[in-house]
Amino acid sequence: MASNFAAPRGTQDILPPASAQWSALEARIRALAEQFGYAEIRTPIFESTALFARGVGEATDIVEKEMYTFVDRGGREITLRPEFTAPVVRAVLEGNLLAAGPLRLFYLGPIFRYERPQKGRYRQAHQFGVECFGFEGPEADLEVIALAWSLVRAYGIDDARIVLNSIGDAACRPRYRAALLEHFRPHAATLSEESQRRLERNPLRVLDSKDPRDAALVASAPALESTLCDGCRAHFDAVRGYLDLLGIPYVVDPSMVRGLDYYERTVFEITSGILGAQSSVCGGGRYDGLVASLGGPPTPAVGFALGIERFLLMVAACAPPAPPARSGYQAIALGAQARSRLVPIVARLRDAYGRAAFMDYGDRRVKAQFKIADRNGARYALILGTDELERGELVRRDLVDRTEQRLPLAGDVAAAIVEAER
RNA sequence: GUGAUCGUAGCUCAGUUGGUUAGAGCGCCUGACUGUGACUCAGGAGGUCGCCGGUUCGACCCCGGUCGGUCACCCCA
Repeated sequence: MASNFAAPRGTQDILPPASAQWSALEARIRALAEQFGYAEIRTPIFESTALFARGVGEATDIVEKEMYTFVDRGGREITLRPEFTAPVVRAVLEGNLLAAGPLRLFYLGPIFRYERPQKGRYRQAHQFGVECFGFEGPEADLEVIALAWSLVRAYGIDDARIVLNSIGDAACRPRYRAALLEHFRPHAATLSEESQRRLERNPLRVLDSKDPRDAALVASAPALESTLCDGCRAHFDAVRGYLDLLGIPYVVDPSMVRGLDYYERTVFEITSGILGAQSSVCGGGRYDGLVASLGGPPTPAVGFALGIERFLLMVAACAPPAPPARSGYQAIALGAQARSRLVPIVARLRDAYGRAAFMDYGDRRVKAQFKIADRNGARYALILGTDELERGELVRRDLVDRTEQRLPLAGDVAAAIVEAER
């Protein structure tokens, strides 16, 4: 019966069997991250609001209108984390982790954003992400992109693709900004309201506009590539060279600029058509200025965040989950006496032999108990009824082969059961 | 935040120009099968028709509000 309460808008319960897919993905992610030398970091779910205002950028949509912010009982301004990068950097600085040299960290957990929910977009979402600190060279860019791509490939997702761009650095981006302003300003009045607003605050974002009124002007805007400084151009070329070398496919999209203020140089996304309008499953890039802007030593860094819900959506669309292999035992007792005889055997199968073992404690008929065995995914059934009790035997049935054998109900029964597996 | 659309059993969905006991398939439970699971047949349980209010003699159906889902915009994971 439905209760009077429902999960808050934009949140969802992760119930079985979906929860099993989640933990399988999480296990795979952990193994992959460790393979690349990344160690896990866990940070608080809430932080002081100022951290995000400074770290993510005052003018971003996230900070302007999407944060879960409140004042706690001590009068502190608190925000549920809308992303991980700023908290990770804060923790890295607080723990002085950079003192030991370059640092590779990954994280996995929920984020919170107050948005209108739709497909692939939730108010509580989960992200896996990676941050690589201390390398300014293109190898680090390649490494994080390759890591994300490995996960996509591991799940055989075929319609995903990497979109790549360079948005310049602190030296050359101002030049591009100026060029854009020069291009758009004379025609500002013809732009959409949204683009007019963006023009003054962050002209790069005008390029993102999908408004038809802006299309012509956006198309004729100067290409960012033309104003990249030599350093940025060399860096971008080197990243592309590495991707080509490793055979990682990508497309360059000069209009992709990303909405977080801290990115410079390399930005990338992994997108998929099956996600609908929320086409991006993974987004990241280089943020060489962020550590210093949060009070740390100048430290180059690259990273990405990947949406678990969206990733699972892609997995579901590409490859229906294979039914798990059957394993373990279903103990089927007929009657109270058989039940009490079976309980210690089941316990021993679990404790001494590490086997999965299930048992129904109701007075159900054999047939019903077999159905339960199927539902539990058990490989074997152990049947004990009055006949067996009289003969001092236990029936062990292989539910896949449909073969049976009788084992003596004496001595270490669990040992005999396990022995019979071979 | 804007717009559109939807909300009936655990799941997928019928339903009525407003009329009294709300249906199907799947699933679940029980039985036909003397104690053996994915087949067959029969029976059964399970619904405040999202919630609140209004109109009406009468509302699952009409109207308003609200909550939630979905899709697009916006934004992003």
